[in-house]
This record gives sequence, structure tokens and C-alpha cells, in this order.
Amino acid sequence: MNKVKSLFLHIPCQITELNLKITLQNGQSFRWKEASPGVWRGMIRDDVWSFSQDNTTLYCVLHNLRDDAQIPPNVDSRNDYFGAVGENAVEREKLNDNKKVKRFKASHLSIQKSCTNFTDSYVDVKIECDAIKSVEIKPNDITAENSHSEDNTIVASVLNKNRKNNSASNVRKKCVRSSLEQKIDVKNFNTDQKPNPVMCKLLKAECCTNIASNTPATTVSHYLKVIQNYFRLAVDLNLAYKDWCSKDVHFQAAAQKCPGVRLLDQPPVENVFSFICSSNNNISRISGLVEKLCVEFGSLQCEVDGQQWFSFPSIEALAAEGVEQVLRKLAFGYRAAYIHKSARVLLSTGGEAWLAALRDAPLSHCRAQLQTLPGVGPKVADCISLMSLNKLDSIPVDTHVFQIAARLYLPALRSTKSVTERVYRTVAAHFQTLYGPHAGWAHSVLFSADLKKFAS
DNA sequence: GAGCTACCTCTTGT
DNA sequence: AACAAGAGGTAGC
Repeated sequence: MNKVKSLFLHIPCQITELNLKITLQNGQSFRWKEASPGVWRGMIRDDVWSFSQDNTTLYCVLHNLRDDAQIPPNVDSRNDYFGAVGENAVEREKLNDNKKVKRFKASHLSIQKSCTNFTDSYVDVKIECDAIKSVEIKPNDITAENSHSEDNTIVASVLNKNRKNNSASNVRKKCVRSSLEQKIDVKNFNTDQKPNPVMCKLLKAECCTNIASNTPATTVSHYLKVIQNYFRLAVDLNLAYKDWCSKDVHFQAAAQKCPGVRLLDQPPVENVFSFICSSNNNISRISGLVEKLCVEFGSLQCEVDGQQWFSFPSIEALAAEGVEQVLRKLAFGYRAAYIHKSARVLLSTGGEAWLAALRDAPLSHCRAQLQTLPGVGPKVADCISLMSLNKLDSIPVDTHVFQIAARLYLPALRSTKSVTERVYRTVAAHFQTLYGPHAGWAHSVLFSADLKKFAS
């Protein structure tokens, strides 16, 4: 079996600049799961990543770094969204540019080494001290060897004697907890931090195991760029929030509830089919459907903690004969036909390249083109434009956004029964005028703040 | 052209 | 527990 390696990166990033929990769970992407408390796992294109964070740092693990990883040159090096907001556009752009450079340099400093994944019997654990109260560990399961502590850090080599009955992850957690309890006093430690800092550190620890070889700098910088692009880290979110707050009192409330909401920059193909699944569905069911799509028509990329991860299917795979029938059986309902037909239309118009070209088109053209795909109406077209084609002023108006608008902004709409074309335009135009060129991003913060799951 | 409905299935609320 | 209502809509009338 090929050894799968992991790459561990950490990037300086305040939680107000990126809030993983909200950003990955607010329904813009449907492929992220909370693998353990505070640890988010999912895919970016064909790669499986885990993310965790504390107040100052974003921890990233790439789980399927291949020995023969082919890094395409200059992939994703676009920087077309460093948009300026507000009146002092030029000044702000300069400011953003400066920060961009600084941040990028800083992130280069924080690279750890690659390491083998969870396949070995020996697990080297390195972890900073945290407060951990309860430990459940059977002496027969694991044996700690060569444990020692340095400053705030525990280093322990642990032999897992009973791997069959324990997932690597569980064993590792036990190792960490065990060594911590034995060796370390609880340090100054703020347990109110979210997400759970223990797990942040644990994620970090997982990826410091069995350090194998150095990863080439080009590979590292490529993956840093992938992360920066996916989360649009070059955009100064504190600045953007400040701008939106100055324009809208309701936004201030939303901002307080949901800091660090980032608009992801997702692959268009994945976005198209995911949002075709979204019609008349709630987030949990959409996620389930997307998962089925990947398992059935995607290809296996790697296994993490006993779970297999599949890539998002290609357009070709979804355009193949018989796909609709399969999807019907998988309970996609009327969406089955939309998916298959849209895949066929996409193939005939030029597939991924056709979609990619829309990135450079104006919003109106972009959404009109997208609506030629069966199952893609105004709302879905706006979602795709906003979340994968860089149209940050696009406002998807669903029932939810409509209700927010009617409640807080446009009381005249309260008597309206359904979101007709005219109502849709009215709501979208209102937010576009209110927030300006990044209106879609601001709208996504409002939307997040209104979701029940982020009520606390 | 605006407004109404059927469409599939599942989750959530009562 | 069982049943209705609604779910980040779209297409067709």
C-alpha cells in the first residue's frame, strides 16, 4: 500500500478574520464535517483537508499529499478579488495590498514538515499543554515510551499494541490525554475559547507525527496559495465588516453574532451540481445528496481515520447514460433529471472551460448563461455566481433572505406571498445598493446570523 | 408578464 | 407516535 503523507501548515489568522465553524457550515459548501470538536474536514478539489483554529492561528492538514504530487505552475494565482470598498477605494486598495504582502510573508514562516499518516504502529505525539480533565485509557491498549516534556510541550512515543480495536484517532487522543495527565500541570488556559483549543492542538499534534521528509518549498507555497484562495484570505475581513457596519445597523447585530464569515471561492462544477440539489431542501439533506453524488460518481482519493473520501464527480461522469435512473434510486427526486441534463448541456457548451470563462463576465451575463442549465433558476444562478465565479455583488434571494428583507428592510413586502421575479429583483437591488460591490458577501453574513444553528 | 402549482423526498415541528 | 408543513426552487402553464 502506498504511504499517504500529510502536510501540516499553520497560517496566522485571527478568528475575526475567519470563523471556520460558521464559514463551513452556513450552507455555501456542503462537504465539510466536524470530524471531532473544532476540527473541520472536507475536500478542496481532489484534496482532503482538516482545519482547526485558535484565536490567532489557522491550522491546516492536507491528508493526501502524494510523493509524486504534480503541482501545476501558477494555479489559482488569481488576485482579482482584492476589491476595495467604500469611498476611499484607492486608499483602501493600497492598504489591502500592503497587508496582503505582509500576511503572505508571515505565512511562509509557519511551515511544518510533512509526515506519514496514521498507518504506523508507533505514533510520535507532540502537543502543547492544555487542560484535560478526564482520561480513559486501558494500559493494555498502548504503552508510552520515551516521554519527556519541554517547556509547554509533551513529546511521547507511543506503541499501540491493540490497533485492531481502536481507530488510530482514538488511540492518538488517548495517548495525548494520557501523557498530558501524567506529566503536565494545567497551565494558564482559557477554556472559553472556541472552537475547542484542545482539539486545535490535537490536530496540530496529529500532523507532527512521524516526521518523514521535508516537503519542497514549491509544494508548500502551492498549498498555501490553495488555502488563501479558497478562503479568500487576501481580503481584509475586519475592514470589510467595518465598512458594512457603517452602512447598516442590522448588519452590526449580525456581525456581532457571526464574526469571521468568509465567502469561499469554490470550484464551479461542484457548485453547479450542489446547488441544483439545493432546491426545496434543507442544508442537512443537501449535504447528504452531495455526499451520495460523490460516493456514487466520484473517485476515491484517500482514507482518513477509516473514512473514505471521494472527489466530486466530473461532468462526464454525470452526463453518462443511466445516471438519472441511479439518482432517482438514490432519492434525488426531480433533481435527478436536472443533474443529468445539466451535465449534458455543460458537455455540449464546453464544460469546465465554459464555466471558468464566466468568471470574467459581468454578473448579468453570467447568471443568464447559468440559467440555460436545467434546474438552474435565478436563485441557484446567483449562488453559483457568488460562490464560485467571483461575483461578489450577487445576491441570492431565497425564502430566508426574502423573510429577512421583509422583516428588517422592506416592510412593504410583508404582504407578499411568494418570491416572484419582481420581488426577487427588489430584494437583490436593495442589498446591492446598501452594501455596494461586495454585497453578496455581506448578505452571507446576514444569512448566517439568521440560521438557527448559529443562534448562540 | 405575473402568479400559481406540481414536483421528489426528507427533516422539523406540533 | 403520527402527521403536516416546510425546506436556501424551478419549470410549465
